[in-house]
Amino acid sequence: MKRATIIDIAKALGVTPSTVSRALSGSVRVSVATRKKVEEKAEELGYQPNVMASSLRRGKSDTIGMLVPRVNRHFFSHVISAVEQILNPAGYNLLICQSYERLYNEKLALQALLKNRVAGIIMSHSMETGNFDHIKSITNENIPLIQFDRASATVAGPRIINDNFSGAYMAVKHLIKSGYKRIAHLTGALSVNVYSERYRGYRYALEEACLPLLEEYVLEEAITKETGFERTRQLLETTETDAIFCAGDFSAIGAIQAIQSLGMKVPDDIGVVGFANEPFAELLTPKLTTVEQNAYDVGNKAARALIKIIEKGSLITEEEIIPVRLLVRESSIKF
Amino acid sequence: MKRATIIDIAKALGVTPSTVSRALSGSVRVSVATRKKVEEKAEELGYQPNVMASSLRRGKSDTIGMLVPRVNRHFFSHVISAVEQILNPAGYNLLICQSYERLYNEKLALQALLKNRVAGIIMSHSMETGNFDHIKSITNENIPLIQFDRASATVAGPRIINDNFSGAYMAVKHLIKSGYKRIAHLTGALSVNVYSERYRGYRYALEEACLPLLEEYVLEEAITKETGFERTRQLLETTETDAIFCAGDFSAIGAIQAIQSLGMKVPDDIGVVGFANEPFAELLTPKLTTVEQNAYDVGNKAARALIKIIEKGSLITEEEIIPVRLLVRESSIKF
DNA sequence: CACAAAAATACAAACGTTTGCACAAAAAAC
DNA sequence: GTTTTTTGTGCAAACGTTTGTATTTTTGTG
Repeated sequence: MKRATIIDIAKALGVTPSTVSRALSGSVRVSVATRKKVEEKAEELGYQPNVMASSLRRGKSDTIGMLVPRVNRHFFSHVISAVEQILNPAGYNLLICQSYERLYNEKLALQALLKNRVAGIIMSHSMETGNFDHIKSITNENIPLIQFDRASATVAGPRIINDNFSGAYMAVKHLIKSGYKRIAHLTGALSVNVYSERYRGYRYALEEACLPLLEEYVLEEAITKETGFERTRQLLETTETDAIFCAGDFSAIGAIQAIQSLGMKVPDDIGVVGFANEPFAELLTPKLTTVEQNAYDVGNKAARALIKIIEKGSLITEEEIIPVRLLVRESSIKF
Repeated sequence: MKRATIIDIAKALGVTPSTVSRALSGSVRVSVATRKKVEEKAEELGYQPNVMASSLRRGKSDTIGMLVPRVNRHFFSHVISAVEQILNPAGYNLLICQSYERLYNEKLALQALLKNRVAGIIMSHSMETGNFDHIKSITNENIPLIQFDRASATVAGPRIINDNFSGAYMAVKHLIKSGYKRIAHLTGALSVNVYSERYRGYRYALEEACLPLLEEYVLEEAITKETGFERTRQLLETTETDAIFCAGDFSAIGAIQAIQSLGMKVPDDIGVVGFANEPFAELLTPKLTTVEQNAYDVGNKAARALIKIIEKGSLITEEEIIPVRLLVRESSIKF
């Protein structure tokens, strides 16, 4: 009970496989009558084209590789969803891999995508990825590559990136406007473009307001709830911080809990702003002021850029900055 | 500048492609010397096997299809992650599709997976899916199929399901123990196994405690924050409800907000329990009592079951129930 | 050293498509 | 009624592997 092939259809109809192939692919070089017959027979036999044979013959596949640090992160899963929403109607399928934030896995995943002869790759780097030599295997093979969110200018091809700088700048400026003056910054590894850009926005806002940039106010390795909590306690015990700009909402939760654990109040004693607008942000008490990233737009743009490259050859834009939005809520407004 | 094939390696070494193939696949029928030479040459040429050619020849692929309603849902994205974590080291890749809760898309996605000759499918049905005839195209082709979470006993093959009944039973029993007596239930379409089972658990707990099952206390189509809000207001205005068991955490948020909007307090006036333990549940005020599902376990078991079927032929277990845990927090404890 | 057995390699077909080219039949032009 | 053009099919090769069988080479035995 094997699966039907075009050969089966051909035999049943007394024509050749080539005719069947042409009929099914909508070629003009086949009569209306045979086309109809072929289509009916295909339906009758439950024919499903074998994409492997097709891809092998055509020398390309309709599969797109997607590589993200983790699929179960709010931002990434939404980007994936958006990408899928564009790619699927266009006839592409999505092969998804995770790096789990490890460079080793990232390399492995790229190998796997290469082996699968994907028509293109949409990826966001792991936190560990500082060197981008392993990407060369992709560009060498002439596989279109789109980077998003965590991206390096070292790598050729389009980059779809959130406006981290402006987001951070707006966030800190807002804190300053609210009357906070000694603003700390919890962030991740500054080797990652995302965090370095947010840091840059933070510095810029401080400079603009003629506030001093104090080294002890900037704490790396603080992106989880736990590390956010620890760093914040440490911060409050050794400095006179009156506000914290967190490079992520998770560390913001930790910060808020640390503040409250020391008997202080958000936003009255310490103001807090996060980044990413995780679903829980507006459900916290106090509601968390944060920077909203448009994951949908990022995925959308990335998918469209890729399709353009694949179908129309190379394209122009190198870097596309997706605007972000500051959502002012309760955690940053002194009463 | 084409990609290297085994033929290139063969030519460079003066052997035949078959020898190269056997050398690379670790066959015993090849000398240590040639194997080493082949491996070196492969490395030198940057050879990557063409999985399409391989799959075509072998008549099977190492790609697993995964079909979920949406990837950007906490539960599903975690299941995907768990599945990937098992499947990847085992040499499989994941082709991911979404149904967006629509039957039409579910059918389309299954077609796509069939065309890609996936080695197996792991899926969870859309909300609309009441009839499972379209699954026959899968089982007819003898493709191993694992259902998880939203699953039907009509379909042959393993089902990995959360213990929705017990979860609901524990939740409602807990509410009763806390002193609540007029317990309402917000739920989704009862045609979906997940919701019908939770409803069954709810009824069972009430019966056990000799509490009446009132029709007006059970409200369908209440799974989002918005519908949860509306249904709850309606409920509180027309009945004497003193607790609500929500079949999801999102409707629980809506319920809490509705309760508070009417000037009542959770848990003092009305107790609330959710389902799923979304990340925000413990961050709400009051912290939401809810039922924790083990997405990791579900994905893990599903992936392992699939591998077992693929590699060792059919297997025994038809339905595997993954235990859930009641997380008692603040929203359900009268002071 | 001859001969059998074992080991290593070669040969060739197959997987299911696609596609350039050839060819026949029908239609159009003269 | 012949020639040219158009239209519809067929033929066969190719895509890069894998694998059963045949063949060669090596090793071992008497």
